[in-house]
Amino acid sequence: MPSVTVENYLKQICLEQTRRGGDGLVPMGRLAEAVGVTPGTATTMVKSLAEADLLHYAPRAGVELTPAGRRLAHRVLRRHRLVELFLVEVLHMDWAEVHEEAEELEHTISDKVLDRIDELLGHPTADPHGSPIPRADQPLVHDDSRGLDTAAEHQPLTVVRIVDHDPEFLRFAEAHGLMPGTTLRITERLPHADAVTVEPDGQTPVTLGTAAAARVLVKSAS
Amino acid sequence: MPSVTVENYLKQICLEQTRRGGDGLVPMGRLAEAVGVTPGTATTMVKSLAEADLLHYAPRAGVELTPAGRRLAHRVLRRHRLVELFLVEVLHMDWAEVHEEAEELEHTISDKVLDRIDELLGHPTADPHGSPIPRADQPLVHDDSRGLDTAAEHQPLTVVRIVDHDPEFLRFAEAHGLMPGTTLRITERLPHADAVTVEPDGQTPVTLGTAAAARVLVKSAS
DNA sequence: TTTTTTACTTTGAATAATCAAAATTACCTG
DNA sequence: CAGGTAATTTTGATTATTCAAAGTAAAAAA
Repeated sequence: MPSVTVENYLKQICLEQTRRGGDGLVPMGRLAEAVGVTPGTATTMVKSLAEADLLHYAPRAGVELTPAGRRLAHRVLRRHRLVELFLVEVLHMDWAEVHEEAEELEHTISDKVLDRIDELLGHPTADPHGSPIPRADQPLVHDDSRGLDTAAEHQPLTVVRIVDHDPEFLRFAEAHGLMPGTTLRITERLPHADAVTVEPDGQTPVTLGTAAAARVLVKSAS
Repeated sequence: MPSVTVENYLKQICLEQTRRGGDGLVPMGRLAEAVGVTPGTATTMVKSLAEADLLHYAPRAGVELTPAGRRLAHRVLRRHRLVELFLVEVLHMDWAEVHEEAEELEHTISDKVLDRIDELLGHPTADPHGSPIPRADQPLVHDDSRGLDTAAEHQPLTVVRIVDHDPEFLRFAEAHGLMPGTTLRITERLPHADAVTVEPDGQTPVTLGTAAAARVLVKSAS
């Protein structure tokens, strides 16, 4: 079985790869930062992962997962997200802090325990922040969501996902009703101010900077 | 925070120490076997734990925990046992297999999650096998239980604990009603055959060898 | 008491993961 | 294209944990 370290490298590459639309290599700098090691360490590790055929390594260009690597990464992501949901739904923990907890547990939960959790939760398809839960055999469909920074104005939109794990941000989002499932409208876009104002159903309007807005994914409310 | 390895050494010393009645040193051989390393490795590790003041090391005699070491060991044991109970009670997992699961989770469950579990279970005092769950501040009272190998005959006895984690044995015990809470009587003791026969309430009598009998702790049913 | 056995410790070496700092390469900029 | 900057790789070392095998001490047997 892969070590915790290996699982973390693969997970971060997978996350980074989807973050940049699935195509192209993940540069070493990004990876090193995501994993929290110095660039030199990442290089060393990546070479041994390439050796094990878990990723392709193009020196000075970057890395991308092989099918085997992606399979492992998805397993980790699945554990992480199921655990998150479990902590919220069953142990009633705070939306904003379950990410950190899951960071540890994702490496030690056995398949048996995970299956129980999956069953108990009714085979959910998304975690508390709206991130999809990969299933054993991989689909992982790309949805048609976009960030609040680029979504259409004045139309009813549904929040599908928050792509940020900072507890501060999550608490802020929660306080303003910006959680998966919320319906809202963009009332104003201020390009020069680098901001958008949104009005969640039954809530006071909020204005977000583009960077924050991009982390709130929405789709048109159907 | 102590590493998983350190936690395991401390846990095993603590278990071994109570197993031998709380007094005297745990010999290195026992420890090495319990932790699953070669004797040389245990010696090295123990020296560094002594350095950190987690145990006292008497070369060629053995080790015993310092108060600091015992505190850490109890924390691990608490996590282990609460997790076991949680797996049985909430996730409805098999009595016989939760030990192995808890062996991993005991090192990664945070205090926050543990507190939720503790609350959800109503601050339990024993795990599914009857082992006491240490509380933050340490008591851990010695009960007056004894093994079936030495308990009084023909009197109503209550099973308080099974001191064995082998799934095979646990399944056997379960099949014969030998679980914490069961009332039974010793109907016959056969010293020469190295065996005892017990009759659990409403079950067929079973005969156990002394070694197995010693792992079933009972107290007189009050 | 001498010998033998058993338990334990030491030694030398390996693996996984890491870092700091030096060396290299690729990319821009003028 | 020359020069500089930023990203990346190399190198040399460190820490934690482990093992196998050789050495040593203490306990048991003779």
